[in-house]
Amino acid sequence: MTLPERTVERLSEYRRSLLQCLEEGKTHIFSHELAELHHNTAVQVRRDIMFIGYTSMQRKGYDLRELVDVIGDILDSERGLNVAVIGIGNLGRAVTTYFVGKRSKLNIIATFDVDTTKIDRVISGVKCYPLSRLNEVVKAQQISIAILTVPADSAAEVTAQLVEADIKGLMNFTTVPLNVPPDVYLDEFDMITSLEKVAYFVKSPQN
Amino acid sequence: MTLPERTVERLSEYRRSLLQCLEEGKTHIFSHELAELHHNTAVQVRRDIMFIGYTSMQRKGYDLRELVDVIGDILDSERGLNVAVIGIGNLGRAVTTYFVGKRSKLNIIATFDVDTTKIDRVISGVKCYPLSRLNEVVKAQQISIAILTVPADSAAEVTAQLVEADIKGLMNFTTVPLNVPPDVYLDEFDMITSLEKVAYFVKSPQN
DNA sequence: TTGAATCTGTGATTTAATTAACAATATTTT
DNA sequence: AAAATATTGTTAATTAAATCACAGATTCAA
Repeated sequence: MTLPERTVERLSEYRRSLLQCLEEGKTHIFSHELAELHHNTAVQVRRDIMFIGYTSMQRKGYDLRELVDVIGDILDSERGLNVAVIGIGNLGRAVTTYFVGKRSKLNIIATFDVDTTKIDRVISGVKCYPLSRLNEVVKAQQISIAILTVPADSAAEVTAQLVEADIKGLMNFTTVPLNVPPDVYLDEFDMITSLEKVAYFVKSPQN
Repeated sequence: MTLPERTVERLSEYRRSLLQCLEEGKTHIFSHELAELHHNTAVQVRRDIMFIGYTSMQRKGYDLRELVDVIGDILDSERGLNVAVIGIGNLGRAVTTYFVGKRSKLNIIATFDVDTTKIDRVISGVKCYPLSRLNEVVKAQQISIAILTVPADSAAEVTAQLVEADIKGLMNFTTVPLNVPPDVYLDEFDMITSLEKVAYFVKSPQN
């Protein structure tokens, strides 16, 4: 059974709120409380939680600790996954510093760049390798996910190299639509498109 | 009539490919060609184009120039919209440099930060103001869209100030879910969630 | 301890988005 | 100029996601 994409996203978001609540000393939470923290409905929350097969103490709300663990069972992979950031410009640095230190099963363990002045520099505790060693390092360190933050004109080529190195998932921050084989999971985030969408709905409100 | 959200996104993406094709000297494009450039189907492309009411020279494909213009009529607002970036860390700088210079009806005309050492510095030609002047500057410069790249712990407060300053659209890059009144269009991009989603589908491929 | 209130879990329904199917039309081939 | 081919525009069907509606379970109040 595989979960709906949107449910996966929301579970990730829920988890962070739940951890936050735990830190604040809470032990249980109602579906409508969790719904209010994100902007959605109590039914949606319950439906999402139903998907992962967790059931609460009736009438007490969900047990925070238990729910966090169940979400972890679903989202995290046992031994964690290794991640590389490709391209250490502003964006690459932002992403890297962002992730490092977050308790997480996703370990950013390498960054890459063509700029030789960056080689061997350490960004937030992560070493920067020359792009020429991509294949070698990805394989040696068993990196399965890459975050692509290179300039648009090198995106296609780097992607080909990543596929060659047998990467399994790719988060694309460039504005170039990438082609990867069907067994590579690809998620694209395109800032220009996002902003143009915001602009459109600002211009023509829908309700 | 307001377009489906996904269609708006795709139109923005199409436009960039179309401009690219124009530069390469092409004059027409078939739906299946455009589909192949993005990863979707010819039907989807035709459906999207149908929504905006453009019809092609039958059998010749779409006229690039015309289609670009029609998409512009839909997506762009006449006089353009003014945009501010709030928070000039790595991410804020990345976003700013990213946009500046792109021919576009979206003008990043101000950035803001608390860090007083950044004040009055110019990032990619855009001036940085102290966060304390947010309300004043947003109103004076008629800024209608804000890109939020501040640290998580100040996100809620800054958002309240933006709403106060009558912002119309908000692109949230922090991992904090924001609350805005219904007339403010909100788009959230959460890196952690995106990456966790990639990890999930890497772990459990769906097909 | 009965009754009212509250919250969950889920089947049924609705809405949104995508895909299939195909008629209409222009172009090319013979 | 007839037949074959390629491409669009759109109706209908399908799939995916969100919402409604309500039974069941637990707690609280009297």
